[in-house]
Amino acid sequence: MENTYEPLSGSRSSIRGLQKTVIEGIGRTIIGGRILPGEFLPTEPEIGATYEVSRTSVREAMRVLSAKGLVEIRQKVGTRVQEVEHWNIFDSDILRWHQEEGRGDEVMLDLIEIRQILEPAAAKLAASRANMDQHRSLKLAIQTMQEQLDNPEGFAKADLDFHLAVYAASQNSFLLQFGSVVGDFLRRVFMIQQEAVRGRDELELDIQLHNEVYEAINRGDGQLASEKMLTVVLDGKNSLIKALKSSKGTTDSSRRGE
Amino acid sequence: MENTYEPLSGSRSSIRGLQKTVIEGIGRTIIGGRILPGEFLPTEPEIGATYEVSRTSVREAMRVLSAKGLVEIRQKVGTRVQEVEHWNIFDSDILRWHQEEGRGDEVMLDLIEIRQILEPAAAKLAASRANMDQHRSLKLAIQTMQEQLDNPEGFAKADLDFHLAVYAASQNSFLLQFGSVVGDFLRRVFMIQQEAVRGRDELELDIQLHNEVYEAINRGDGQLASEKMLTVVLDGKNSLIKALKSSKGTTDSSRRGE
DNA sequence: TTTGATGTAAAGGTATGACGAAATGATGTA
DNA sequence: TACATCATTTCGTCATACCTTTACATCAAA
Repeated sequence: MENTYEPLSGSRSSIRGLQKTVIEGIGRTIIGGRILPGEFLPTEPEIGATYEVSRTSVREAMRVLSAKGLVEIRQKVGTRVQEVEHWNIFDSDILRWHQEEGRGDEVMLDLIEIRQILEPAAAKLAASRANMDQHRSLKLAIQTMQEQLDNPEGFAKADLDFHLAVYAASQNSFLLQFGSVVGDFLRRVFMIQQEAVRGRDELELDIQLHNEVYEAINRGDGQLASEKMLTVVLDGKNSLIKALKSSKGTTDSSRRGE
Repeated sequence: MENTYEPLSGSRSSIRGLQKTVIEGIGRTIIGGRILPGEFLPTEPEIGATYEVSRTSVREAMRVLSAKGLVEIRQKVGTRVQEVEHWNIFDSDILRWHQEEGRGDEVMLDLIEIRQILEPAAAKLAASRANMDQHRSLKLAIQTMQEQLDNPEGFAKADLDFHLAVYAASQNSFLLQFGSVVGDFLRRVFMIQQEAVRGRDELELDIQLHNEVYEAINRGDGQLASEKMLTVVLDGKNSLIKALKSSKGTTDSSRRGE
């Protein structure tokens, strides 16, 4: 029954109403590969007829898709799907559509690869730049993880908060943005990772690893923070891979679009 | 006469016509800090009156700004500027506006910081993943740099091509996208870097450094490629900082709106 | 045959005007 | 005081008409 994703702390799509229907519909159609790059979308009136909305709404929806780099709109020519490299993957909606269209696995692996690069570096920067509030956020996140040991969602949320806090503490606008963009997606990844985790022991170990990052940052030891953070990411990577493998075949978390 | 930025290989803004006026106008107003986060924009009819366009165009423009994370549109409430962390800095337009509004320096420094992290890693990945075509692109870029020694724009373009090729060769969708998003901006950064470079000698040294990256990738030596790439980025960083310092006051390479 | 000017139709771009929907704040009532 | 109700404001949607751009065909000239 469609997608009723529970929006996390104030990051609702800001897309609403009828346009949302069109944006989500066409967006997923494109990500799902049902209209390939270079191919044309139907004309605006046709799309309007399909979704039973006015041309006005269709046009506003197209503007959004265009801003996300999914389509190119040209007068007289029509609207055509852009090449993949133009799709703005640093976009929560696009990340979500990838997942919903069963193409989440590749993206998740690419994402982990990036996190392997960025997060240790972010932790290193954080060690020398984090301010009082940010130290507090880090600590709070770890405490919350501890408290939410029995609540997967709460645990994933706290886990996410920790990583976002590290990005924020790096004081670099790109890293901050990256965290904010990837947040929603990452939270879902964390949920999946937990599927591969058996008991409390593993979770507590995870918390321990996070805590070591925190302490390194707290001590201002950038090098150590970097190393510890790498451990955290790699640890998560292993869980994720394990989870993805085991879910192949059982649930169809990797359904492909036709 | 507006901004006639020479679009590089097919990355024209895709924004045109009247809406463009509004998008650029409001976009720069926000980036420039003339309307602060939390504050409201005028109502749609008012904006329309200001720019002498219909409400239709204003609305479509607002959808775009909303997709870029600059504004939040809410029924009955109005349209208000989002907090900075929502601004999608991985967006060519936003990067450009930062520069046009004289806030390019901070962004450039943050960008260099990120490149310092990403590009060595990308080079490392490229060393083990680059395919035939990508090896060719790398080599070609370096050759072109050599040929364009006396043409700053051509040199900057070739320089950019090299770095984009490395991102592409990393075979990671996020890295690829990052390159594509940052491309325009990076090209301008390269132009500025060259202002700090005196003679051919330094340029040739720069080419030499690039070539070492290329050879390391070619040999499949990821570790070396990573180190050499770091050298390239740091070298550029120094030039940039030198250029930024010297341009303060002399030329206004950070021209403010109008 | 090739090349260049010209015309036209198709698709998006813009403009109006009207009405719907939702959120806010005032108003009224218990 | 607390809660329900309603009016107002602003964005959301619709319908319709017309403008602008441009791919493509057509035709003329070299």
